[in-house]
Amino acid sequence: MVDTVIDWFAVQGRDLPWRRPGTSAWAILVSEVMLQQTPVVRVLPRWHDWLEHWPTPADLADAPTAEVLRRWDRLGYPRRALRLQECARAIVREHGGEVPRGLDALRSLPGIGEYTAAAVTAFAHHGRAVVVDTNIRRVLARSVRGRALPDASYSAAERALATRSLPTDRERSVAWNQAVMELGALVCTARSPQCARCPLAKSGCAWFAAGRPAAAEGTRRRQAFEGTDRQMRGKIMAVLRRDGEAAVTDLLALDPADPARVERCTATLVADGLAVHAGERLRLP
DNA sequence: AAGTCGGGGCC
DNA sequence: GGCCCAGACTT
Repeated sequence: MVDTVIDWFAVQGRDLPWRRPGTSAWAILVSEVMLQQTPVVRVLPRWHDWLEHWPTPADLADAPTAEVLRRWDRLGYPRRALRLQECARAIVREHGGEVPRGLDALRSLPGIGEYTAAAVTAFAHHGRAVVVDTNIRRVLARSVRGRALPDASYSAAERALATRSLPTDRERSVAWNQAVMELGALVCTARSPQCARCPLAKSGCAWFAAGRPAAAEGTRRRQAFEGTDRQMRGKIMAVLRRDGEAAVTDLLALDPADPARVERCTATLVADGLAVHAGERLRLP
C-alpha cells in the first residue's frame, strides 16, 4: 500500500514550487502556514511574492507590519500573517535566524501547531514525523476504516492510526507523507472522489471494497458566513489594505443597519493587533 | 470538545 | 446556498 501510493505520486504528483529541490526551510514553513485552511491555487501567487520580498526570517522580522498585512492580501485569517512575522522574529531571536529542527522547538513558534511542525520536519528537514492534515485524515478514514469521511473531531485513536500507517524508514516516511497528502488532494477528494483513478481502489481501500457507503447523516453544522462578524472583519481589513487607514465614521457605512456590529468588529481587530486607532481613524499597525 | 477566525470557488 | 480548503488557538 505504501509503495503503491509513493509510485503513484512519482507520476501524478504536482510540481509545486515549494517541493522543488533547494527550497529553503523558511520558504517551506511559509508555504505551510499559508496553506492552513487555504487552497493551493490561492497560495501560489502570495507565496512567490512573500519569498521574493522576504527570503529569510530576518527579512520578515524587520518588515513593516502594515506591509506584511498588505502582502497577505486576501488569503484569509490575517492573524496568520501577524503570527508568521512573530515566528520570524522568534527564529531570529532564539534560533540564530535558522528554522529550528525538532517538533518541540517548532511547536513553540507562533502559528505553528501539531500539523505544521510535523510538515516542516518532514518536508523541510526530511525527518520522520506523523503528518496529519485533512487530506491524510480522509484517505486513512476511507482506505483503512472504510468510512466515507473522518470523524468531526480529531481523536487519539485517529492519531494512532496515522502513526501505525507511517513507514518506519525515514526516507519512505517522507515520501509517504507527501504522497498520501497529494492523493487526498487530487483523487481521494471530499466531494467526488475519483476512485477510477485511485491506485488503492483495486486492493487497498476498505471504503471502495464496501461499495462506497454514504457518510452518516450530517451532524456538523458550520457557521454561516454571510452577515457574520467574520465577514465584517474581512470587509474592514479590505478597506485598510486598500487605503491604509479609514475614518471610523466611514467604516460604519459598511453596515448602516447595525453600527454596533462595525464597532464590535473594529474592537476585536484592534485587540488582535490587526489594526490600531489613530485619533478618530483606524489604520494598519 | 467546542467556537472563533477569511475568502473564494464549486456543485 | 451549503460545503470545502496542507489548522491554530482560546475557553
